[in-house]
Amino acid sequence: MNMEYKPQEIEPKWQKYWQDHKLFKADDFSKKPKKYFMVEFPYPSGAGLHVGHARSYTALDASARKSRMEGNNVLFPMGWDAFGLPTENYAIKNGIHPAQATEKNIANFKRQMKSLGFSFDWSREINTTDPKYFKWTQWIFLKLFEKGLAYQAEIPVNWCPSCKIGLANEEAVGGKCERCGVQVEQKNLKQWMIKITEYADRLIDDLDKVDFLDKIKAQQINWIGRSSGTEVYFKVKDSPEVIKVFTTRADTLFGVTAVVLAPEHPLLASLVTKKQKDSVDQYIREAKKKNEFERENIEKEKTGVFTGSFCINPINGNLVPVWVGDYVVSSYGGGAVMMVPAHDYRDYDFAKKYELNIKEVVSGGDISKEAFVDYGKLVNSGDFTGLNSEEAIKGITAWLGKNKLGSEAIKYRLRDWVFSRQHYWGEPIPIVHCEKCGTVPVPEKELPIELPYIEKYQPTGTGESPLAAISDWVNIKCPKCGGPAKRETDTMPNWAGSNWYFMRYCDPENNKALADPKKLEYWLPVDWYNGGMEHTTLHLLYSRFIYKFLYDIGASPTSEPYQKRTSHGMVLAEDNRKMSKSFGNVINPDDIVRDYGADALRVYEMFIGPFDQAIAWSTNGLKGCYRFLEKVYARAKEGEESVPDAESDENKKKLNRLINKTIKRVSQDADNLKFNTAISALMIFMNESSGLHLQKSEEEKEIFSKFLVILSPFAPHLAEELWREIGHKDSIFEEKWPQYDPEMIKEERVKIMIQVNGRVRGEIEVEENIPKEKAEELAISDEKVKNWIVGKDIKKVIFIPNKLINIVI
RNA sequence: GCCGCGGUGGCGGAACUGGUUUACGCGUACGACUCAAAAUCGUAUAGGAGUAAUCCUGUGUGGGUUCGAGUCCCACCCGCGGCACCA
Repeated sequence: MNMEYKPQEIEPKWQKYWQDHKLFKADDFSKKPKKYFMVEFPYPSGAGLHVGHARSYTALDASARKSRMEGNNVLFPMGWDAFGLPTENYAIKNGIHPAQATEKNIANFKRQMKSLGFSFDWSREINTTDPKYFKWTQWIFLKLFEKGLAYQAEIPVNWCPSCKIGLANEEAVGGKCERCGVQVEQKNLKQWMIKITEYADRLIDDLDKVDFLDKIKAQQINWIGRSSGTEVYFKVKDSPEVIKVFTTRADTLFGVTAVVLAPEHPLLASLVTKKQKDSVDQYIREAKKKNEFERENIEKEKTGVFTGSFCINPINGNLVPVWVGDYVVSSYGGGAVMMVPAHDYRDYDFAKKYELNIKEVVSGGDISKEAFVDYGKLVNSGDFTGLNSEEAIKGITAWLGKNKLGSEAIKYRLRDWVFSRQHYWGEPIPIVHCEKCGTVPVPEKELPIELPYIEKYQPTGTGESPLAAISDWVNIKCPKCGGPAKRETDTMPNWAGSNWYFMRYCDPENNKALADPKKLEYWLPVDWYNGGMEHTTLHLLYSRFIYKFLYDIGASPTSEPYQKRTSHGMVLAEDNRKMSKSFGNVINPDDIVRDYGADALRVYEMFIGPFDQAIAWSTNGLKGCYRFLEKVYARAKEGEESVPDAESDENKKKLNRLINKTIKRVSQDADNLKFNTAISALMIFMNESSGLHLQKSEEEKEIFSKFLVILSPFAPHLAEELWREIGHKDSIFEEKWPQYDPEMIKEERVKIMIQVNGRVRGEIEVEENIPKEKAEELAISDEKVKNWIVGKDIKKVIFIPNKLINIVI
């Protein structure tokens, strides 16, 4: 055996062995209990694997390995989310086909993953850009279309002038393109939309069924933004029109002094009087110039113009003026609000500026100074005066309902999902536009609609995809009438392929269905899904939605796809910034594997901090973990040397207790995402067992073997190497996970601390479970303690068995 | 503003249902080995007082509950993440 720890020699050897012996192959329909572990599949970028990927993958790899040793049939798959803009941009720049760039990047990612020793079942590898795969992504779209959940609409789209592409709201956070950071503009385009809003309630309510981190649930609920309130109908004076406004504060209805419409409100044109037309038109023109993000900037002063019309407050018949103001969000709650300046900060600002009435209807504040927005007792509110706000909301809503002047209503922040992209490198939307028949779905048997091979991938910049220029691909016969027709040239967003990939892993080769229902039933739901926090409101919500839809049409076996969802913290650079090429602070896993080995990287990433917290990389910390592994390696060799006293009964007992404690700690911590303390327990084992002879007798060898087994999920290569070294024939990963013996953990003698008035004054070592009287006697006679209690009255003695005794004087 | 999380040594972080704060790792100092350095090993490492035994003060701040509070309660300060003119 080599005397020096050389991970570079050990690691490739065992990686090959595991692969050749198919040790990590998941077995459909095995009688063992199934466990499905999944990490988010990566986008294979040109930059290669990030040490942050390694953190997530190592955690679930360790858990998957442990789970197999516990006797489970584990599915732990990997694939590629390979459609996307960076690849397309790279292809444009370098004049190669995106498919080639993708292939190259995947090969690199795969090599890197293999070098880290992850136990993926590579026989189930999938790739979203493979026509055999996206055939089913397109099939899902056809089903959505068939059920009326996919529709086209002319909508203002967030338009990135640099990428020349429409973006979903989620991709244009803060008004900047998620990809390139350029300021987004508004542009009206006909887009495919998916009615995710139809599932809003279920997406919230079903969170009760699953075991997601609380912050993940909270973010999803927040994003969907369900709020219940009242819709109030304001009849327009001298007009048949009715303005519907949404409010959560029906109790303030008597305080309405205006109604304000968003500039996009459909009724606006018909309400503007001749006299006001010029100023309203000008206002709308100005408002449209600002994009949605500027308008949503709350620092801005609120502005508006009177339309000239009045409407009737249904609760008291008062006439109130109708205004237009761009602080009203057009896409929420109907794009109209009732203005109650006395009890809303925004309305208060608006009323002050334009000298509108401020009428107090809820007491408790001083409205001459600022709006009073809390609940309180109603005043100036007709029959409802004197009620508190909660009662009044119910009462007024009921009254409106009875008189058909309003109703209870629930509104959501969630908008329908913009599903069109004007790009080449995505799944073509399987739709044909026929002059006669209109929008016609491609027949299922014609799927997949593959991407044509083209020379230029540049976006046209006209709002059309580059596909529009390929006339022999675009111009086809209508599948319905045979007449001339054109293919849809928009492609799907990069979320489309990741919506359902966990289903495909269950049956990756199937050409008749997206997966065999029996296999889905066997494997789903995913037992544990880990990924980045940044996907909580995008990917996670979308895929839950699509999965629920598939459940509704009988294509998936359960109502939720993921039983448990966790998120790992980011790995930041040593300088606490994000790792980025431009900062020059990127850690490449290849370098770490070359210099320290995969096991050191794995152990380090688990050890450095709580799994769900962001952490800064530390190369010194990594070295500490490398030293630990070196020690383990050296210990395996010590076997032949003799250490005095190692075989004494006392030492054997100590060693036995130590390994049992360590097994308990590592098992429990690993199950609770506390990988950092699991590693620390392994380190403690090494520290405390130093000097104890570990391999001479069979008994000691057995203890060291157990240690290797509990080390193996984290440092699989080293554990396998040493496992064979000390004489085992089969792979360590075919071994059973050890159980600890609770009897062995018990200490025979325990330390009891002695407190006087709650302050520690001494300590006695006694047999376990001694009675209070005896402990008290020993405590009082303790030399140190005597000094504190001499001459004082003992008022009370508190005794916690095996822990402490507190003497109160 | 709303929602969620957090504040513990020089640093990353431990601390079970309230019971010896600072496990484990890093860093630092000193010592051993070496001609020397690196590596490795050993010892120390919250602050203060003291030759020492020992004592005092310490988990963001101020109160409270308790024999006893990092942990529970109240008020506040700061930081991070998400949402945000959503009525």
